[in-house]
Amino acid sequence: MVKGVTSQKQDFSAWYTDVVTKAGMADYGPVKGTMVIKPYGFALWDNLKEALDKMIKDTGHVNAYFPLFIPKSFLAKEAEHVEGFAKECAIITHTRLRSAADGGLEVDPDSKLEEEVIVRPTSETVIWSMYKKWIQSYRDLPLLINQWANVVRWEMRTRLFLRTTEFLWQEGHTAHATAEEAEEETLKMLEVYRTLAEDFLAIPVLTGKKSHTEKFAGAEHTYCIEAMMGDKKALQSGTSHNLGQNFAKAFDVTFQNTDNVEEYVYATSWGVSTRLIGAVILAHGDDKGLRLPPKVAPYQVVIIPITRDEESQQKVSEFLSPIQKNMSSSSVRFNVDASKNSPGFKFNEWEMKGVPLRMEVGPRDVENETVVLVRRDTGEKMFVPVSDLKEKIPALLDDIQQTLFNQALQFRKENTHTVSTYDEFKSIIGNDGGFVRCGWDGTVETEAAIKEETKATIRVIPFDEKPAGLSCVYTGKPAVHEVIFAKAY
RNA sequence: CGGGGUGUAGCGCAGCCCGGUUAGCGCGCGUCGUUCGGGACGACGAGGUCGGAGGUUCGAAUCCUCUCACCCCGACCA
Repeated sequence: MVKGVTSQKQDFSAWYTDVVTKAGMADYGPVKGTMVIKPYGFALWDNLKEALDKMIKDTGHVNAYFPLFIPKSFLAKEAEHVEGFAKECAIITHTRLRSAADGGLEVDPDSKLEEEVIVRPTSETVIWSMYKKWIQSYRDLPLLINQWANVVRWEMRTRLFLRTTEFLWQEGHTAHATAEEAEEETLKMLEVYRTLAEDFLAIPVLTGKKSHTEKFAGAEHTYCIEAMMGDKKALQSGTSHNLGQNFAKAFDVTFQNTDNVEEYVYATSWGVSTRLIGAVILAHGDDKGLRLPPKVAPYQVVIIPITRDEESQQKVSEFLSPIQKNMSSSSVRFNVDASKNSPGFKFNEWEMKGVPLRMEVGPRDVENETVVLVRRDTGEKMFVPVSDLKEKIPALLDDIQQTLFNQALQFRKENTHTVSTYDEFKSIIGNDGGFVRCGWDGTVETEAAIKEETKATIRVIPFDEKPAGLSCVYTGKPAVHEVIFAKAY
């Protein structure tokens, strides 16, 4: 029995909130919809960020930073883009406060801005206003820039990590000489995201294209990685957009090609956010709390000394000293919990926090020159000779990483159903939930009707679709695409 | 923006219907001691403008009016 945490079965959504707060990942901020990422949650983000940043740089991109504030007029330059974001923008209208009669503060009306400023919901517009200045010739291309930043989207309903008013992310913005090159870039970065999700976060993802309805406002088309969470709902975990010449035209960004002809450049943008932390929690967590993949876990091993008195404390600590040195030198991230809490309390606490491997060390272990290792993913308990630790710990961490991935993959397989009739479709979505794979006639109308009737949306048109010979699950017409439907976060 | 709910100690709540000593309980927190291989125990202790503003009353956490905030569920979104 886990104290203070709703079971997944009882209420998955309450479970999520309980775990996020009890594990010390995040807390609510004072302004509605805002969140504080606490040190333990931020450590996970740091590890994720480090891995992704390396991949972004290895694929030829450089980091830069663009301003938080954007002239309001910029947003309107790309027609579709405005539609997408206008409804959720924070706007700066004044720049000063003054003392009010009641002793508080009020907006100083004299400080009203000539042109109002918006807080970026995404940075395409500022970045393209700058790219106009920076790009003249084909020699300036490709321009491959990424930024790590915060963005603000004033959402109605928010949830820790999954949808907050302000969130952290990385947004890449690239400019290319040809449409082919832009498309190649879009797919390349999607592949980076797939690697991040699968190899680091141990979350299997479906890759493919978004339907027109679901694509990014302002993009020609959007690719995505889509994952199944523990409640069988889908979570869009990363997107990569081919923006075509939409922003180049909106911001008049042209270059001279080798034939001395002026052309609009081709653009891409791609991003993943702190939502991925939510994905890790939702994909791997169980009733005991988090289960973190070793590659991004803040601590890979937690050591719990078990002692009776000062003498045993002394002995255990001496016993542990070379073990710790060893782990440090092999770059294992570990933490010794020497707090006054009881061992049982610590076991539960660190299970809640999802540490992949627990090491218990007590007087008996000191006698036997062994330690007790317990896996968070399977609960397996092992008595391991100290001399084996140097090899055993990295091997176990690798195995836990792999096991988490396999479990999630297995779960997705079990809950993905290929259907050919709308009755089957409704029965799956309405009862057990999960991913439904079926034919779609490609029309916005059908997509909308299904959403209206079942709440399920097209999550992705997978790259491995085989629409030939299929008929639309809703209209019975020949299918244009084979798609994945699911209820989504 | 619609529907629902909650504001009383750091957290979770009781008290409110039916106004009346010094506002209570659990957890947590502090000191000391005993404990320590699956959420230990005892003793003592600290901690409150009862979300805010008005009003009714001899007297308001409790009744009335207004207001603010947050959470959950729907429509929109990474």
